[in-house]
Formats: sequence, C-alpha cells, structure tokens
Amino acid sequence: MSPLPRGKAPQMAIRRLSMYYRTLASLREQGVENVSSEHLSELTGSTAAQVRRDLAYFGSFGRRGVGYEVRTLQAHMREILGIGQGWPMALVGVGNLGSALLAYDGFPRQGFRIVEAFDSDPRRVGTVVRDVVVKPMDQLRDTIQARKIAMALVAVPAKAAQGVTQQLIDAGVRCLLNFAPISLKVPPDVYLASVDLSIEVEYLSYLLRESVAVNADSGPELTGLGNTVPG
Amino acid sequence: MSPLPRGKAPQMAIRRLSMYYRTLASLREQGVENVSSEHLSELTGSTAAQVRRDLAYFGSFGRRGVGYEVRTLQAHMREILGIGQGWPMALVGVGNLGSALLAYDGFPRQGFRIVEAFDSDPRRVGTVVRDVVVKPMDQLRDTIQARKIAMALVAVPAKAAQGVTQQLIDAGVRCLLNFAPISLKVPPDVYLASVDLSIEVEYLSYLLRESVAVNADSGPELTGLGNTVPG
DNA sequence: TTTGCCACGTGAAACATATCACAAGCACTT
DNA sequence: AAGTGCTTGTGATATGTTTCACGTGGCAAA
Ligand SMILES: NC(=O)c1ccc[n+]([C@@H]2O[C@H](COP(=O)([O-])OP(=O)(O)OC[C@H]3O[C@@H](n4cnc5c(N)ncnc54)[C@H](O)[C@@H]3O)[C@@H](O)[C@H]2O)c1
Ligand SMILES: NC(=O)c1ccc[n+]([C@@H]2O[C@H](COP(=O)([O-])OP(=O)(O)OC[C@H]3O[C@@H](n4cnc5c(N)ncnc54)[C@H](O)[C@@H]3O)[C@@H](O)[C@H]2O)c1
Repeated sequence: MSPLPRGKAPQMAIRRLSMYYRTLASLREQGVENVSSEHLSELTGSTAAQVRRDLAYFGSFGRRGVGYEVRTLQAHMREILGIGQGWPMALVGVGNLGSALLAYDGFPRQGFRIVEAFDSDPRRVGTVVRDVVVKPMDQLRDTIQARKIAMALVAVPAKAAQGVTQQLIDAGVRCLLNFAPISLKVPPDVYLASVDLSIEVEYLSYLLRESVAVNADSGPELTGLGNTVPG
Repeated sequence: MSPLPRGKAPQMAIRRLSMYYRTLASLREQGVENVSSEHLSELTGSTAAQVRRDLAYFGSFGRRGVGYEVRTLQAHMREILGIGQGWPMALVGVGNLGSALLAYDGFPRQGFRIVEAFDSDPRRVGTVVRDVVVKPMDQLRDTIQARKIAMALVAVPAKAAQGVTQQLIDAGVRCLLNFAPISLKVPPDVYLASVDLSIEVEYLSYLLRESVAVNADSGPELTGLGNTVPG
C-alpha cells in the first residue's frame, strides 16, 4: 500500500504524470467528469498506449469500457507526485531570475511555495519580494533546519552555484532545482534537477541546422522528428 | 560544412554535447589544451564511454592514445550545434520572466541574442529593456519576417501561449522555446522545446516522497493510495 | 626499430523504453 | 441472459540507448 506497488517507472513517465495531472485539473475546471486514455493523450501530446502504460506503473485507476474518472485520477496523480503536502521551498539568489521565481504563481498553484529567500548581496538583504524577506546567507543553515525545508532553488551565478549547493545540502536540503549553467556535484542521496537554457536553445539550434542540411543535401524528405518532449 | 555523416544521435546525446561544449570553453579559459574522454566525463557528470559514443555520432575528433584537443573539439561542437551563427531570437511576453530572460547573459555568451521583444500590454509597449524596445503584437509578423528570425521564446501566460505560438509560426519562426505550463501543439516542421518548472519540481517531489516511502518501509506511513482527497 | 603504454572508436551485449495488439471487463440494450 | 460496443490493463514485441570490452592507431622512450 504505502510504497508504489509496481515496477519502477522511467523518469520520463514521471514527468508525463505531471502533465496528466495538470491536464486533469484543467478538465475538472471545465466540468469534465470522465476521460479516456485516448482523450488524455490528445491533450498532452502523448499516445493512448503511453498514457495507459504510464498509469499502469502505479496501479489501475480506470474502468474498462468507460475510462478514468477525472476527479479520482487527479487525486491519484497528486498522491504519487507528492503534491498537496504543500512543500515549502527555499530560494538562493534573488536577482533577475530569482525575483521572477518568487513572483511565479505556478508554484503555489501546484502546491509548492517559496517561503524563504537568501542572497549574499547586502543591498538585497532585507528587501521584501512577494511577502518573503530576503535573508543573508549566514542565516541559511538555521532557517532551513528550523523550517525543515527539503527543497531549494538555486538561482545564483554559475561560479557561486556549487558553493551554495553545498551550504544547502549541509543545512539538510534533499532536493535541488538548479538554474545556473553548470553541472553540479551532489551526493547520491540528494536529488538534483536542472533547468539549463543553453542546452534547450542549442538543441533547437541543432535541429534547425540539421533540417537545413538535410533539405539542402539529399531528398526533399523533412525530418519527421517534430516535437521535443519537455525535459 | 559537415553534413552530419553518421547515424542519427539520440536527443539526450545532443543535450550532452551542449554540456561538453560549455565545459570545453571553461577548460580553454583555464589554458588546458588537451582532454581525455575520462576527464571530460568527470567534469560533466557523464561516463567516458558515453562521451566517446556521443562524439562518435558525428565523427572522430580525437587521437588514439592522446585524447582530444580542446580547441578543435570545441570548434566541432560549435559546428554541430549551430552555435556561432549568432542566431537572433524574438521574445514574446515581457513580464517577470521575460524581463529576466532579456537580462540573461548566458544567451549572448553562447551566441544567441534576443533582438526583438513583443507584448500585448500597452503599458509595456515602448519600454526599453536591455537595449531592446518592446513592440506591440501587431508588429510581430512583419518584424520577424523582415529580420528573418527563426527562433522565439514564449513567456506569456498559459492561456495566451497557443495563440502566440500560432502567430509566431505564421510569421515564419521554426524553433520555439516555451515557458508556459501547457503542452503546445505545433506542426511537425516546427521544433519545440519546453521549460516546465512544475514538471521539474514535481519530479523532485516524487523522488523525495519515494525515498521516504522506501526508508520507512515497515512503518505505518500515512499516505494510502486509496485515500481520495477533494481538491 | 622495438617496446610499452595509452586512450580512442566501435561492434556487440545488455539494458531501458515505447508500441502493438488483444483478452478481460464494464455499461447498456434487447 | 445474452449481445454489442467500447476502453482498460498488460503480455509480447519492437525500438532505442547505454555500457562493455577490445582492436586500433598513435606517442614516447630506450
Ligand atoms: N536571468 C535569466 O533569465 C536566467 C535564465 C536561466 C538561468 N539563469 C541563471 O540563473 C542564475 C541567476 O541569474 P540572474 O540573471 O538572476 O543573475 P543576477 O546577477 O541578476 O542574480 C544573481 C543573484 O545571486 C546573488 N549571489 C551571487 N553570489 C551569491 C552567493 N555566493 N550566495 C548567495 N547569493 C549570491 C547576487 O547577489 C544576485 O542577487 C545565473 O546562474 C544565470 O546563469 C538566469
Ligand atoms: N515568473 C517565473 O519565474 C516563471 C517561471 C516559469 C514559467 N513561467 C511562465 O512564463 C509565463 C510568464 O510568466 P510571468 O511570471 O513573466 O508572467 P507575467 O504576467 O509577469 O508576464 C506575462 C506577460 O505576457 C504579456 N501577455 C499576456 N498575454 C499576451 C498575449 N496574448 N500576447 C503577448 N503578450 C501577452 C503580459 O502583458 C505580460 O507582460 C507564464 O506562462 C508563466 O507560467 C514563469
């Protein structure tokens, strides 16, 4: 019961669950009560078989011949993803990006909230952004331990990112979302996700260049590999 | 130049090339002239075999028994990824995130530049952010066509994102980097990448919850999967 | 030249993920 | 009660990616 009953799901399946979750929330707002794997796949850009397989990693939530009840399937997704626990998050680096992250309403909407922010710049410290007071770095450890914060966002310059990461880990943070363009080193019991815009943009650049090369070189065939799955 | 001679590379291999590229740039700044697949793998968090395989999709750039010359390998990465063409980019949505993106120095450093910005809010239009004048949406099509812009960043609210995307595609844009939490629909000849913070954060949340479940395997942990929480 | 060592490049094996195809199950009708 | 139509859940299959292991070529020193 407690731990995810079936075989371990691929990373990409988990990410798709997030999309299903959000789509289900949207459907519910529209008053839709039932949805099929076919319908869900159209809304999320997946395939029906993929949707069913993704869900099957965690249980069987539908009824044959009918589909899935939006309400209960959403509840299951929330449970699996750990949403609704209202995870408190810490932010380090309240610059251009950090300020935008503090203003991002997508976090609270999904049950996550930035409750503490830190910066090394004395001019930033003490300022209030979105009801959050920016604290100096020397308060990071105690604050995070006191509030039992397990998740943190790193939005400092690349050269400062590894140091900040170590401070966060020492303070007890278990999950990191890094925005600095650098590959952070973390111990195996700390989970790391990165948002790296250079990688995204250069991947698009590659695809564009490739499609030009293919079109110019041989056949008129354009690369059918259209969409990039988020990740 | 090189018409990508070998079999097609996995998506993830391309993304790793971006990391290799950035690492090589860093090595070069440090005056390092040669690097082995082993060394490169340590710096990027990959494996030596993975590095060699990734590179092998595009050619053989090293010398056996020696390794790779940093300078030339970097040049090859730049060629493959299409960096250095100085791709001009357009930004739509100059809000919290859009303003941060305009200020992001990682783009110009990697050879990409936001040269045009658009917003539907009359109060934003006309303002200047980082030498870029914010233009109204009705100038989007002509501006993008005139400047032959092929890549665009979408930083508008989710409900406006699909409409903006269509306008961009109609104007001739071939590559889109989307920040709105929604799965955009694009034709197969348009390339799409997405940065979706909810997916990242929920993935971390999943890992954290999973690790807790595993560690507390015997315990009568709360979370029962059958427990449907009303939203 | 020969010897010894090194690290690349690459087939082949192992592993992971996605897709197919259909039996099983449910709702509804007759 | 049996029939019809529909959709799930899942073995089996196909496809894709990573890892292994070693032949190959290259450098340096004796
Ligand atoms: N601006 C963007 O849109 C954007 C997009 C993607 C990634 N990033 C990355 O995010 C990071 C921040 O970008 P930004 O544009 O907000 O830069 P910024 O310079 O505006 O902000 C960085 C902030 O970090 C603080 N800081 C610096 N060193 C610190 C330290 N050791 N400890 C704590 N705080 C420290 C600075 O005082 C500053 O407030 C960079 O790594 C950047 O590459 C930025
Ligand atoms: N703020 C963040 O840190 C953050 C992070 C990740 C993703 N996002 C996403 O990025 C998008 C923008 O976020 P934000 O925080 O900057 O919001 P914001 O409200 O500050 O900015 C949105 C901007 O888009 C403009 N806009 C609205 N409709 C438009 C239209 N039809 N055409 C052109 N412009 C239009 C608005 O005038 C505004 O300037 C949202 O989808 C958000 O979910 C934001």
